[in-house]
Amino acid sequence: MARWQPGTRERLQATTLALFAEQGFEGTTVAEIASRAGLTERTFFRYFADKREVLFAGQDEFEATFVEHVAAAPPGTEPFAAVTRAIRAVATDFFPAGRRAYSRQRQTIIDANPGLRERELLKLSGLTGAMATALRERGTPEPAAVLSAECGVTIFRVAFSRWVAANEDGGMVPILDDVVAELRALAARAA
Amino acid sequence: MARWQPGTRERLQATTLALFAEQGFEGTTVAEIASRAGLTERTFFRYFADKREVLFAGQDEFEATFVEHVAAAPPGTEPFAAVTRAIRAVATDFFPAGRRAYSRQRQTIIDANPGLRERELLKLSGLTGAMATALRERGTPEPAAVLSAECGVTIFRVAFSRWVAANEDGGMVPILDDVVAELRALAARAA
DNA sequence: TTCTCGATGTCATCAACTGACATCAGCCTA
DNA sequence: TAGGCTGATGTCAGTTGATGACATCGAGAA
Repeated sequence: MARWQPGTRERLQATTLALFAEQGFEGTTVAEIASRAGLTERTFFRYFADKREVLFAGQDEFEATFVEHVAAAPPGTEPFAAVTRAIRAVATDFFPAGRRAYSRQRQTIIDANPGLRERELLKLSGLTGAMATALRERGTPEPAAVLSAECGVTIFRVAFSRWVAANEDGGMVPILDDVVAELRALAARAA
Repeated sequence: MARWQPGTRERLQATTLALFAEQGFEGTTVAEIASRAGLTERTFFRYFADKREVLFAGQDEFEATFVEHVAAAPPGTEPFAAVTRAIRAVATDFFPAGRRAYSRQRQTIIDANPGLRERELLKLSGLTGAMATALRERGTPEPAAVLSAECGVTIFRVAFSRWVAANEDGGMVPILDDVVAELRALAARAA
């Protein structure tokens, strides 16, 4: 018989999400999470660098997907276009209609706590950096690389928040396309 | 004779900046700051909500200036134009050539620590929200308001970081104008 | 059988905060 | 001018997040 239950990480994640949803982020102690998962506080911190990080596990994969799509854009693709294509692809893979309920629950938790919003912003900032690097590697000069990446992440964020808040069920892609069009119109119209 | 030395807040700020510069953010304890300022840890926390916040005091004034300038744009001004004008004004008021050394020191401290970067991003996110609200109040619909505000803050951030890193001394405005032009070109060129 | 390894537990410690209450110079008022 | 009030600060005790050092002990290798 195995000495420990398998799936420690997943158990910790599930417990954390449930408790945060029940009691809020600040109302939940790490000791509580660990004990409900049948583990120790110390073990929690072996799997997650801090209490916030649990909600952002899997971010690497997410970021890597973005980067791959940017890198895979046909040579000669305009940087901004490469970025929007990557976002579209990620939106399709990671945010189909069926995932909306989960995304909404998670986002509700994050939005309720400044500390979690901070962490979310830091992650998105990391994403920006990674995409900018990917663009630079395919020859985009500065400041075009950073600007394209930043605008891309902005578009993603705005579209995501509208998708999560929307009433009708559907994928994120149509909303995304709207937001891209709107941004381009805005920049074009500016005096 | 006064019971306490005046200028407590300022003393704490100065001490904090100095210690962070000397020893880094993590290498400095609040107890250390307080004691060097001739005060108690408890008093520190009466002035600043947490250890990071010291570096971001004055953010309200900064944000208010942005908002005022957006609100003061002539009626009919395009949202993106209103935002870029506001940034230009703030750049002139808050970031003249003479302020560069200070800005650089502060930014070096922030960039060296993820926790401080988080806080910075949260503040900028607050700024975005405030500008979006100001735009909405002058009739800009969604998602144009949010997008203009987001792009505005992006432009500001990119320009700021280039200004801080630049070799020649000068104000932030010329760099800013470059970045705006580049962003518009990017959006226009996208397929 | 014995050894080693890796996941977990135990324990001690620190630093960031927070609430409750004490102190006391200077001002206000009778 | 006595006496009380106020507001900035100190004191103290406690909680929680986070980290290092070391112990434990099944499982699988040698």
